[in-house]
Parts: sequence; structure tokens; C-alpha cells
Amino acid sequence: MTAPKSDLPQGTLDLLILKVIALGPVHGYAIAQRLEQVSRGVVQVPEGSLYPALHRLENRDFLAADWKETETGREAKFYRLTRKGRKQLEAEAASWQRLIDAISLILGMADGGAR
Amino acid sequence: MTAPKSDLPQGTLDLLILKVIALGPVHGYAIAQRLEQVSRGVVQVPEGSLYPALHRLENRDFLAADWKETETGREAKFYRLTRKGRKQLEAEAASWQRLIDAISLILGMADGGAR
DNA sequence: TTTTTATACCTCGAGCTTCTACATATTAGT
DNA sequence: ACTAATATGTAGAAGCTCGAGGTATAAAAA
Repeated sequence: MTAPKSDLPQGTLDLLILKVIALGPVHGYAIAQRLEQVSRGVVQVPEGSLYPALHRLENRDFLAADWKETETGREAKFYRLTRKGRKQLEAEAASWQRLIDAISLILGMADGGAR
Repeated sequence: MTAPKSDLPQGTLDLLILKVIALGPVHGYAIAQRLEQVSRGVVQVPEGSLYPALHRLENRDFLAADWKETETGREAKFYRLTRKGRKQLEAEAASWQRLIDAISLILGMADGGAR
């Protein structure tokens, strides 16, 4: 067991979804699988988080979707990035980087202050 | 201009607060100031986030507080970490590290897949 | 053949955090 | 006398995540 259970901080899921879709059209179910595989199970995406997130992103015109057949012959909704979505991905990725750099500074604080 | 405005993802504020307090007793107002200074303005902590967070952490017995005088002669609530709080800080810091490593893997994905 | 598992989509409601705005009080500066 | 900074606090709105449930098809196992 040792359930890792690393609940995603609010907002980061959108970034991860945009990133996966940026690599090529995929359907929702596959997005969740890739995130889990690439992150080695650290990032887990329940369907109750995944689908609402996809709909949000679609409503904001970051994503567009078409129904197509998967390799295994089932109908699925394939998402792709819009131009707006690509810009959003860049913005969110930059923002994320700024944030983790800032948090690194904070977590790296020692009593002396300097290092 | 170019207001940075980097809303903290849910959950990370607790970690940052615990870290600052771990360096020595401080009052709430000073915690917010240090976070902004050390992060060079990237992390901004509005009062409506700060005080509820402190109360949450106190209710969970991660923090304890005493009223004391500041250097400038005002009464303020000084927080310190409990033993439980120190453990929580370690756990959350480790969890945060796992998460950003995982997200790094995802954001680093290229079309090739491997690297 | 019947049942289970995996694929693939979806919604609802609870729970939690964050933030804007407001409210209070004291001290220092102009 | 007024403004800004210090210092704490609450209330309400808005947002995201997640568990639990529902629908449907196809493959694999029993």
C-alpha cells in the first residue's frame, strides 16, 4: 500500500493537462494515465477532478475537442490546444517556475539568513 | 507595473508559514513580511489568508502562541512550533519536494518521450 | 455464457483554501 | 489633524479537488 496520496495543489492540474495536450491530441482518459505514468504515480488524477477541469479549459477557449475513434476502436473526445491555450500554457509554466523558485528561497532559509 | 500576482496554490501557505516559524518565534504580521521579502515579492500573503491559516495551524496543534511585546513596543501574538508542528513541517516539505519533482518530469516531457 | 475488468465519458455535493473587503486599535510621521 | 504603518481579526464569495455515484462499450476471465 503506502498510498502516496499527493493531492495536487489547486490550479496545478490545469497546467499539467495543458502540457500533455500540447504534445498532441489526446482524450481525457489518456491524459490521466500519462500524468500518472510520467510522474511515476505521484500525480494521480481522479475523474471527478479531470473532467471538470477539461470542461473549464474548454469553456475558456484554451482547448477544442473532436470525437474520434481510439486505436482500440472506441469513440473518445480528443482535445487539442487552441492558440489561446498555448499562450496560457506558456504563462502558467512561467508562473509556476517563478513560484517554485520563490518557495525554494523560503524553504532554503536558515537561521543565519545567508548561506 | 507587471504585477507579479502569483496566487499561492492551496496548501502551500501552511508549509511556508511553518517554515518561517521554525526559524524562531514570530508574530503573524512579521511572517507575511518575511515571506514577501525573501521571495522578492513573488509570494504575497493577504491578511485574509494569513490569519485564518494561523488559526487553523493552531487548532491542529502545530503552533502555540503567546502575547508579547515587539521591539517597537506593541503587543503581538508570537507563534512557535510544537513538536507536532515540526513533524508536520518535515512531512509537508518532503511532500512538496516529491510533487515538484513529479511536475518537473511532466513539464519536461518532449514529443520524443524519453530523454 | 455470464461476469468481471478496463476503457471512456459525465455530474453532484461536500469540504477546504484563498482572497477581497471590512472592522478595530495603536504608534509614528507630516 | 491627518495619514501611513503596525498588528490582529471576521465574513462572504469564489474557486478547485475529490469521493461517490451513474452510463455505456469491449475485451478477458470464469
